[in-house]
Amino acid sequence: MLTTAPRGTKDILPETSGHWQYIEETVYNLCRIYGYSEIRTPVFEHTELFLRGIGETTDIVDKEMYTFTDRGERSITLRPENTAAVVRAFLEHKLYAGPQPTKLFYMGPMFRYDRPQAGRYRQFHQFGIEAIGAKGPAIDAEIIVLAVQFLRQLGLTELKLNINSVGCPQCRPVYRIRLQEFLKEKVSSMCGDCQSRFDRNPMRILDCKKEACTAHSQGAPQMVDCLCDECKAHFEQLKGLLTAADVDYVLNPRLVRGLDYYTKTAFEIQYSPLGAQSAVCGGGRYDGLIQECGGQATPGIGFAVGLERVLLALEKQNLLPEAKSDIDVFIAPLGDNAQAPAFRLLCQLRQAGIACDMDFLNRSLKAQMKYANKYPARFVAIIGDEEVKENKVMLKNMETGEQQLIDMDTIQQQFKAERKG
RNA sequence: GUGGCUGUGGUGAAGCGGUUAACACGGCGGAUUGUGGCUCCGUUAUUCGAGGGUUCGAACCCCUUCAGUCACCCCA
Repeated sequence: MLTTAPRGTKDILPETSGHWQYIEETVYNLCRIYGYSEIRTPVFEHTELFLRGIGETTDIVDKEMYTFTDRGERSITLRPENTAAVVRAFLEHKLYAGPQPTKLFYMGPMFRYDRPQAGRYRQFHQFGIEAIGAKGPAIDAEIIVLAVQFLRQLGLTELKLNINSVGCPQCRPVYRIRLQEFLKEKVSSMCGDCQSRFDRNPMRILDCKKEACTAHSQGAPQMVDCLCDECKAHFEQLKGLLTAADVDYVLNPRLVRGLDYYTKTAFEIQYSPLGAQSAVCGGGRYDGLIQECGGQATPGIGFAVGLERVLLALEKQNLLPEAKSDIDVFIAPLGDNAQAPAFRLLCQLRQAGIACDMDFLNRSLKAQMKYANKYPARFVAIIGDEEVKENKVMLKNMETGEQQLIDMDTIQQQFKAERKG
């Protein structure tokens, strides 16, 4: 226990931290191009925020939150997702007073008490976008295009974009009733989950993967066919924009996102080679959320990308950059007399922006050479008694094996010349 | 939260009731602290995820627990 990370968490070790940096750079770059600015909110929030923001009947709130009471008797929850927190910050700092829409992105750890599985962890990382203050379908299209470009830019193929519209408070209740009518007689022969869904959230029945249930829900009325005029127009325009942007999509009437706050547009990007946890990105519109959180009625839309899943996908397609830890010079001091001059040289070179390192274990030259070779170091600067006496350095090119004795004071220039040549 | 499979060194693994836990890779050291990448040599698990039990005796059998993994649920 003492030497084991908690269940569902992972250390990101030097060998893979480069992969994360690569993804993070891609995110920063893309968001800049699209006009989104970074927001960093706390990793924990008041529990009520998530209860209200995500919805009390959702699985996330129901069974997956890391909630605890702090020393001031406050109920605190580690964020299971970040939309609610961004909305909170938007209201708290009156971001609505600035130029609209407010276009934000975030990246960081999220926490859900799930049973770990391939592509699912208790602490995982998301990159997400929130565009607040625009109600038209163009912004929907923008963020979907951004998500697609992000994944494509990393080199992923075999991506499938599913889209749907889940309606609004006008048309959804109407649809809900129609759906219940249709399912009424069939519920009894469906799975237990679906039976309880019937009252709580009948739309989820359409999402059930059990064969029996899928069969029964065949031919059920679909949300897309029951949209009110406004929602319908919105959805049609969105599809047109995606087509204009050359983004392929699949209309998936069964796509229902798990969070209560979604309205109109819902989408998900799948990378099926991942197996069961194949959704790498999920998002949608949340036109009621900001009001729900105490603000003025303000439309919003966003998505979240699961970074671990993206990493798994990149691994599968062999798209991860190789880690480079090479240095320009390795300094090899021999004996006590060489320590100070060697250290001095190390500091000088580093100040000049040259990547270098030295032996800290008092090893034999042979051992130091081996180490430098593995590093790998392009040059080794050997400093023994003779060199110290004459204020020189034996600089060896590890690739060619050539070496020459040069002045300690001119090593910088010498080295830079060697480096170019 | 439910179910299946798994758990031996840094890694990949052999051993499946009987004296010192095979082998390979890696790590470190060495072949007279002045020279690497090849070679050779040495060294690297008082111990088999943890705890308890059965037994004269357990890494091997039983129980519990923890963890990993896959799937369900759900989601990123």
